Amino acid sequence: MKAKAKSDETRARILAAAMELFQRQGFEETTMREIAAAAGVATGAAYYYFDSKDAIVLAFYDQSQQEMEPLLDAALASARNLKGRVGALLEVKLQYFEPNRRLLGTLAAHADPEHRLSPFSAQTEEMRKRDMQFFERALTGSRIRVNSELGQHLPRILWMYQMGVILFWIFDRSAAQRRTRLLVEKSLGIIVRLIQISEFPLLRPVRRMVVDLVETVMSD
Amino acid sequence: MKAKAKSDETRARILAAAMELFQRQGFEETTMREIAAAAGVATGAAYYYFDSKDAIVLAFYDQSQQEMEPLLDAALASARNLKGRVGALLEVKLQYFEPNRRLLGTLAAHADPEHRLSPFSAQTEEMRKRDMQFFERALTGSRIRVNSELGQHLPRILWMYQMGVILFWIFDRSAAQRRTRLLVEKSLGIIVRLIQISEFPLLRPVRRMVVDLVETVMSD
DNA sequence: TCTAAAACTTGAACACGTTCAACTGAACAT
DNA sequence: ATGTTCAGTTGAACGTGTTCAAGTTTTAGA
Repeated sequence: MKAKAKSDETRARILAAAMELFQRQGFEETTMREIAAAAGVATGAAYYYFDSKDAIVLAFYDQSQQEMEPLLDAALASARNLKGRVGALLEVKLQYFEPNRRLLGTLAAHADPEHRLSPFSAQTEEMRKRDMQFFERALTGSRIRVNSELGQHLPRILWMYQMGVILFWIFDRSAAQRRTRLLVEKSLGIIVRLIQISEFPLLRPVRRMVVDLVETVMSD
Repeated sequence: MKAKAKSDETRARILAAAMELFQRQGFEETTMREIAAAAGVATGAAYYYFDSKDAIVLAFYDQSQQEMEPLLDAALASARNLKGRVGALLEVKLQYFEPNRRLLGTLAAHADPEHRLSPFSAQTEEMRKRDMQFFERALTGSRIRVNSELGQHLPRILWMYQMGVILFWIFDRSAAQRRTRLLVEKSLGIIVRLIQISEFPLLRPVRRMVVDLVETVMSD
């Protein structure tokens, strides 16, 4: 038991040292040798605990997801309508990641699902599933009812929307990322409105086309 | 004039050597030393002509855009309805980039507009503008008329849509990228339909929200 | 307590992208 | 012809992420 704890502690120390250096001087400007030295271990040790420099960022992301779960629970409890619920989820994430906003860009660079560090890869599937459940709860706990086949796809669609917002935010260079806040405010309104009117008879053809599209794209 | 021509020829030789190696053994697996050797110059020479390894890919992309222009002209001449016109533009691009599909992933890795190699950076603005004009022509040459304020934003929206399709295609691992073809077929139908019905009174509020959103996001 | 295996640690070594001071030779003015 | 300039060229050297053979420490079974 001693060893496990010590190993965990070393790993945590390396991760913490890396995050502080990344935050202070940026990802590219920080070397693995610096990280190891700051953590008080040899260069090779960092590679014993992390597959690569990028993998450290993924570990941070993973840790963040766990730490955010109670905050996301609270966010869902704070509002009843869909716009408020999804908006609260997004606000938690943006606030949590704020100190490391630039750092997430290194993850965004891996859109390739083949890449281990991609948010779309098989390795990150577990995280993805858990994350989508919050959007499922955002929907089921709201007053909106979607009876058509569109309903079952909405959690995934909202999750994808979230990924787009975060990507926009990472590269948003406006002061305090105000543009992202505007984007969220306005786009959420559109999405909720679209979901509401999606059951109108007039939009039935479009709705079916969208469902068809989503099912095609998601199929393996 | 002799000197200029010789310089151009050397640059072209390095670019060609790089592209052949990238195609045969992949981007990561090809070293700058190999490229220089294949082009019959010293390693440093490659850096005299190209700022970096990534910059070679951008040069290829730039060259591609120029070579594709007549093909895109022909594509616009091949159809009258919007779906056919935009679909033809996309088909030209996908076919042209087919041999180097994986390579484009290295460009997609730079979503950061701050990065010189990003398709959204200031350095690539000229290319972007020229490209958007094809979508403007796709619209004006079609039978669709959009009278609302939405009209002026449609070329940019279609261009962004194109970027999304190409990104999807780059990482599409289905055989012969069939899923991308399905995505295009189905999503184009949705887009055209949405544009058509966007002038309906019922959708006026949503239309205004979308325009407002686009204007907010595009503002500097 | 002893010992073999497993877990962990080390820092030199490797291959890579990139830089740079030094060199070459063609073009041109005098 | 000679000198001057400068675009073009060179390959060694630098700093980086990463690997690895060799060590050290810890665990666990006898």
